[in-house]
Amino acid sequence: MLADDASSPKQTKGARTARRILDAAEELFAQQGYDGTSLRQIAERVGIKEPGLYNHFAGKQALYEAVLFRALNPMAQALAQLMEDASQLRDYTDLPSVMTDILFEHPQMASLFQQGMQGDTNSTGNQLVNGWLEKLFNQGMHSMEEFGGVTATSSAGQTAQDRATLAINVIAMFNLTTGYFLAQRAFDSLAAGDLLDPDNIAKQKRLLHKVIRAMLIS
Amino acid sequence: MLADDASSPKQTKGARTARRILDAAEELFAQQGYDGTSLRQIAERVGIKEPGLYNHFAGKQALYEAVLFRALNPMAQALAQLMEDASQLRDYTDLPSVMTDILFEHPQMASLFQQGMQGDTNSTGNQLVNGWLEKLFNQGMHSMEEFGGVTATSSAGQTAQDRATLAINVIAMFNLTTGYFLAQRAFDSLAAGDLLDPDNIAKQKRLLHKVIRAMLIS
DNA sequence: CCTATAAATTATCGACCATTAATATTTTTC
DNA sequence: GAAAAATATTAATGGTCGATAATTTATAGG
Repeated sequence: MLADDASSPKQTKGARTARRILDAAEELFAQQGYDGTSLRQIAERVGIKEPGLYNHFAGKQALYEAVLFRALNPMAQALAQLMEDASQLRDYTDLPSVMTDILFEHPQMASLFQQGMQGDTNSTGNQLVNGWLEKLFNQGMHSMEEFGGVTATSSAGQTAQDRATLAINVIAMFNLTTGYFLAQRAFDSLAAGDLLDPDNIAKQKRLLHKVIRAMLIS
Repeated sequence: MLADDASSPKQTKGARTARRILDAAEELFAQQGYDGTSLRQIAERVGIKEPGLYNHFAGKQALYEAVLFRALNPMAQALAQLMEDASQLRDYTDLPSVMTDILFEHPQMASLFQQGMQGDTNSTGNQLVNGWLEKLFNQGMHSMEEFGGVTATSSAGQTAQDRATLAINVIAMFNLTTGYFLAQRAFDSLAAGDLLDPDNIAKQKRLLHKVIRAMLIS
């Protein structure tokens, strides 16, 4: 009643509770996974009864997909922005740093992305995350063909090798960037500090740059 | 009845079904998570009825912990072996490669380790994985103190910085090594190949070495 | 202000869950 | 081979799950 609930008065009441449902669901799905989270739990956190959720989302699966979609949106936008600006391969060096900034604002999203990547092939989460990785991968392939040498000299076998190497690098950077935020408890146990401390974020970014540089040299 | 069930005739019948339960549970827990896996499912895969599980494990939680313990054992042994042999910091360069070999034999274990690292602090899985990481971390701290310079010249603030940096590096290597095996579907989608192909494993190992080398230079 | 619509609640359903008790069967041991 | 112990089965219990229907309450638009 202070300034908590009546904030952002622009949207209608229904849209506001829908957003609050998404917020609660995002946090709980990230912390406990899909099966470990019940609609009762989400409703309780929002402050409504369980069937009230169905006025805003068709069901549990639809809610989960909505959460994933909203969470992945800033990532997709950041990649699209970078692809628009970047003209050469080197410009993609900043992507993990940008991703880290985004994940810093919503650390729990990292868990959702990992869940998506590990989900089965026909699940929405897997398709969303794989689609994002594919965009990045294809851009990398394109840059390599342009920059890396004359395509005519490359045999088909060489191309397959390049594809595999690039895929391994892309996956490694994805795991390195998202995995950092999944290790909060481990980091606290090891270094007795906070992973989200700006000093540590800066250290992680330096590491990401070092790894990218190591990747770019053959 | 062919040569499938009667294999490894040394152990008693009870011990053999217990092992088969562990095998089935490991695979299902890794693929679907703890909450996403039911005891019915495990029992069905083993070929017994659900209550039969209770003759071998006290309950679902106990079974999960037994799976984790058995899976983490080869990792712990590998680390202990390496700590025994290695005399200097450089010798730990091979650890990710050894871990990769172990995970190659049981790729689904990677998922269990990630689940453990992300679990809440008082869960058995989190304690097991954190304990393993702590051993590695402490060895790293010890090596740094021995090798990295005179301890008297290092201020307390410098030590805290070193701790944080080492923790970030250890976590990064863990994520890089285990995360590779969690990306099977993504890799297939990107490179249209098999992550477990020896060529790709070799590529991943080369990447791990490159990253370690990048870490060791300040 | 009044009405049409949106949103939230109560009550309830069938399905599946982990676990237990009682019983039957198999396996080990002497 | 018989007794003892281990292992498996059938049956049932209480609890939680996601989802639906019917109803009441709150909101928005004219």
